[in-house]
Amino acid sequence: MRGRGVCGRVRGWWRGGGRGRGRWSFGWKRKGVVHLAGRAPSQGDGSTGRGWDHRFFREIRVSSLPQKYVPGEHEPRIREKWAAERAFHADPAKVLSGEKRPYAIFIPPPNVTDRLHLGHALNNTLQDVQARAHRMKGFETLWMPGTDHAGIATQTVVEKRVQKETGRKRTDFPREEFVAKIQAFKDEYEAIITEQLKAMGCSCDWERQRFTMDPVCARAVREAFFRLFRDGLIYRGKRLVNWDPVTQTALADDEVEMEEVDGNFYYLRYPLCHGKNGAGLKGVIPVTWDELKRRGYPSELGADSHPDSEQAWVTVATTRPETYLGDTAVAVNPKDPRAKALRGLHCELPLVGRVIPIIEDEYVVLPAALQEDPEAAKRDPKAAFATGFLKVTPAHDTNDYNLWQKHKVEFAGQPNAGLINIFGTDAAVSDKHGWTDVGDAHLFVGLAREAARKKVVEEFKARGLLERVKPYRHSVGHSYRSHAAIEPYLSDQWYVKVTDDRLAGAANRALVGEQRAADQKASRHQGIKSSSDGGLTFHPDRYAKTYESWHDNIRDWCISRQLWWGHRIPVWTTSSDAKETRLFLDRLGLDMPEDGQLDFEQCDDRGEPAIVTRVVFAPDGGSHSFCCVAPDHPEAEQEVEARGFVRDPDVLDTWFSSALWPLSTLGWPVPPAEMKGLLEAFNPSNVLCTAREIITLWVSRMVMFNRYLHGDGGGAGPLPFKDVFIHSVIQDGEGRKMSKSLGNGVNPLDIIQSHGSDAMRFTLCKMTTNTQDVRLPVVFDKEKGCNTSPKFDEGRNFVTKVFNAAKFVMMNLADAGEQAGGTGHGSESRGTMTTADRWILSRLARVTRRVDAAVAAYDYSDYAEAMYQFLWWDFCDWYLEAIKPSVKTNATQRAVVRNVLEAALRLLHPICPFVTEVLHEALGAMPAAATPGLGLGSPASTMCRTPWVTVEDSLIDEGVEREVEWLRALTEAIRQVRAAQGVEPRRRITLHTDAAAMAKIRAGAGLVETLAGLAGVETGDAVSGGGAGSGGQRTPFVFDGREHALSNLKDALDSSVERKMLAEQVDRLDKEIAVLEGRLANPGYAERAPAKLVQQTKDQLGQKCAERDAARRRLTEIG
RNA sequence: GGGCGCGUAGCUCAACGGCCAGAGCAUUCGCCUUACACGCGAAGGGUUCCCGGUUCGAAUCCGGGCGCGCCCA
Repeated sequence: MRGRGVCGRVRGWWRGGGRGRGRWSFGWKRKGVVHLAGRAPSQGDGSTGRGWDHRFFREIRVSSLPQKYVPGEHEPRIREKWAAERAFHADPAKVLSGEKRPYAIFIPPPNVTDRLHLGHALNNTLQDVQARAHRMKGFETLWMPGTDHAGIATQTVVEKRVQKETGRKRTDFPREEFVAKIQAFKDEYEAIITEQLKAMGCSCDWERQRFTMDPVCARAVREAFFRLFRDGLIYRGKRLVNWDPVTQTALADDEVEMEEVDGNFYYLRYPLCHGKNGAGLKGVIPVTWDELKRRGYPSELGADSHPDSEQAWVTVATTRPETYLGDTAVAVNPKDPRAKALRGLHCELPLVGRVIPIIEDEYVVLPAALQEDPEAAKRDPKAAFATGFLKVTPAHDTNDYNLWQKHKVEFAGQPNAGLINIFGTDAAVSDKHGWTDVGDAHLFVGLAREAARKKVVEEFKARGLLERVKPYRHSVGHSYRSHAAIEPYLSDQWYVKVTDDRLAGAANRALVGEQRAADQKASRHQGIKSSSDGGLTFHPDRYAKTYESWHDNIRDWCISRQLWWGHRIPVWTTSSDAKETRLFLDRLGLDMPEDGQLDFEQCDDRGEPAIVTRVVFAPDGGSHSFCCVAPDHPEAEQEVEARGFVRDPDVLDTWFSSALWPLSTLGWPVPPAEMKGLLEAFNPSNVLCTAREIITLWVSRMVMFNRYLHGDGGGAGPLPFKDVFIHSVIQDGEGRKMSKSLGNGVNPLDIIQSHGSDAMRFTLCKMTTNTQDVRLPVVFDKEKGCNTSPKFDEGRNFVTKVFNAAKFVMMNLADAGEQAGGTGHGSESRGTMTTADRWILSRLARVTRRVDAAVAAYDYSDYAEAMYQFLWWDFCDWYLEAIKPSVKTNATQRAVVRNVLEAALRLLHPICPFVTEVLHEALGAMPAAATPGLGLGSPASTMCRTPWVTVEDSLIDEGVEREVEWLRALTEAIRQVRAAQGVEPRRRITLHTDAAAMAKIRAGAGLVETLAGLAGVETGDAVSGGGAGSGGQRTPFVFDGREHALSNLKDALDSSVERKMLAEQVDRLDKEIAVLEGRLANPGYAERAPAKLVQQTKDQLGQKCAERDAARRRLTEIG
């Protein structure tokens, strides 16, 4: 309690409270009494306990370090210091001149939609660890920061906000005005995010911070689009897209989430008729069951059970009856026994009155009863529900669309050649988007999907055409943004032809050879070759498989989004009818090209391509023209507009600009003055650090774009990064994702406030093993009103421990006058060092090696663990305790302890930058002579730019490690006796041992004496030696196969305790001996196991037998 | 349906073919020990999910279950 009155009452708070029990106590426990804070002993009231004044004043005198490390008191100042020194600014000139090797990381730009969560904290901590470690290792390090505009996500958030605040919708504003609102929102969140990253200690090059819609990024987007368009890798196509009817935009495949939904299979009857595509119901002749029978329809399949003269039907099964309005065929499997009888017949669509053909395709699933193995088929849910007839709605189902493409001829004559779109953009039934033959179905027009479904079912039921309804649970795509069910929707969209070998193929070839799958037949795309020409490496390597199979099965990437927030597509469009098109071709003296399109390129004054125009000819003789204008050509834009072209209103998928991140942030393609040299120096970067769901969304696309656009390009260009590190996803204690809706998220700023940034970072690193998920038990802190986790206590305790240890070291240095400046003490060779000194240097060398390996392998957990074990166990528990008696008088030792501390702090800095920086300031004022073999370089004014630790092999001393291991074991054995006998902690006792052990203990230079609380060590007859002579009654114990004894433990000894201890020891050893004997008795073991191992087992057996026998002997002696 | 991960002490995780399966937290006992009670010392706590196989030897490798989670279709 020393110093409490002065240094603040925080000391002792949170003690005795119920961490995790939801109860907090504002006091501290002292001898069972809880003092309330308000009535705590204050300075000068004389009740603060013995001894406090002495130590407190000494600390104030010798050290500027505070009593206790309170992170919040240091972190802001340290951050300011880093900023003032531009400590994280990377200079490409140093790389280009060859002075330094580059190390670069591009931040996965956080979305400006929201503040950062714990997943971000993890992601960025891991990047910072690498950045800081490499900076210290002498690399010119660039960690490029920035944020992402996150098109649909941000627009949606702002739309909701505006709706809530003003009640107005986006479309109530002019586009520019609404975009300005989003821009303001972005500014707000970008600032918050930046502040959060800085609070975490992220060593980004803040002067180079980017946003994906910055002019320099926009320029890159324009350039990339232009090149890809010119090269034919961007095209416009009418396709089924994933349509989100709520946000009213197309989504990429990976923005669609599959969710299980309870639905139904509806069985609808379509009457059969003789007819003609598109002819309507006029003059149509119904097909009767009688006629069907005559055509060979199997009677057992229904033809017999209906009146001969009644109109026959087929039954289709569907989960989406409302789409029947857009049906343009019914499909049947040619193997179906009914198919032949139906060949050439048509169906009538009830109410609509459309006459549609029956087509045959093996894609159609046969009902279970008709399959070769009906029992097996029943287990296939699709077969179990199938009727054998499939309604074909090409404009509203991807599979149906594929059937339509395959059977196009058979759809001829249908309205719009069989592609009938029955929905508006809001997914309500509409006759304005490509549906013309509405007929009596107008009663559905205007109904939303769900209402239309109900109504269709009612109407079919009313007409006796609804056969049955069966409940069915199936997965349905939902928008990852609005969570509305996705509507497959036919529309004109822009695509990147990523299926091209120069993109997807190049991405796969980028993988290092050993991460390519051996079996290359998986690729659907012929162009993808098996060779490997890059050095892309995934960590852990299993993720290479995800990456590779994504490209093997990739589909063209839909990049247009019907949004206002984003990079507007740089294409201007116009349409011409058949006559104008003919005129146009005549003027050029050209015929209609066979592939249906023509490209023109116009150059600017310098001969650079400025406009690429693509004319696409339609089947009706008309044409659409698309002008893509190169960046920096406003005059060209004006020109095409003057010619009547209109700019595409859509914007690009956010990932299009993200895919350019490693290029755009470095100024590609033409860097402005302040970005000169960046691209050459830092692309390729070293590692991309991200979560696994980003592999397809982002990693893949960056690789494709970098390889296509950068360097020689064409798919053989450089990689954007060499390594991809995929880290775990943080879940809550129950294994659930952290989410807003569950309320189980943890805000990193709350943790920084309560535990400090270093503590958070340490805990996060410690958790980062190579599994794919990590669990973090989350508890709600009522007091602070936020979520937290007891896991962070571990980090906080560790940081405090490090601080205290350093403070202790510096106290000793200061006491010895080291503060006055390097005295040159300690330059002696290792021969003059104590066992403890040589031991800690050996341990330091090992931990340095281990840390270096862990950093290189992205093994953050082992890095943190290594530092924890070294600093807490080796350095604090053993080394500092051991040197307490000698350090004040031993200058060599003071140099060792100082340099070991300095080295350990440097090794720890990448994980815990703040506390190490604070200690660096203090320790820097207390230099010491170098320790041979330990390379510390010359410290900089900041720890973050101070050189990394190097160690020579000569520091590793296995002999001294074995020696200390023995001394530790002896110490622990003595402590066990002390604890079992209940010896007063401060009571000094006497050890009786033999000469051999005595020599070892002597060599330990007081280590055992200090740590086991010994007053002295005596040789002679250990056990039976004089009862009352030296130190009173003796308590023997068995250690290292020999008997030792302790005396002066207590005034009155309890021999039953000794008996119990010995009996337990004999029991334990008996078991262990049995195991070892069993192992040796196994003939196979002696024969096949390595000889070294067998010998080791024999040695162990011998030692354990000796120990057991000694224990037994003693047991019989004491009776 | 395909792919991937996980299952070890009450909780969170190590150990990846060879010491008595370890650590942190939690628990119990003793301690305000001249850096640290966010601490120190000691202790208890395990059918390594189940079944089989390979091996001198399996938490670890293989096969089959059971359970949980993620990604892709």
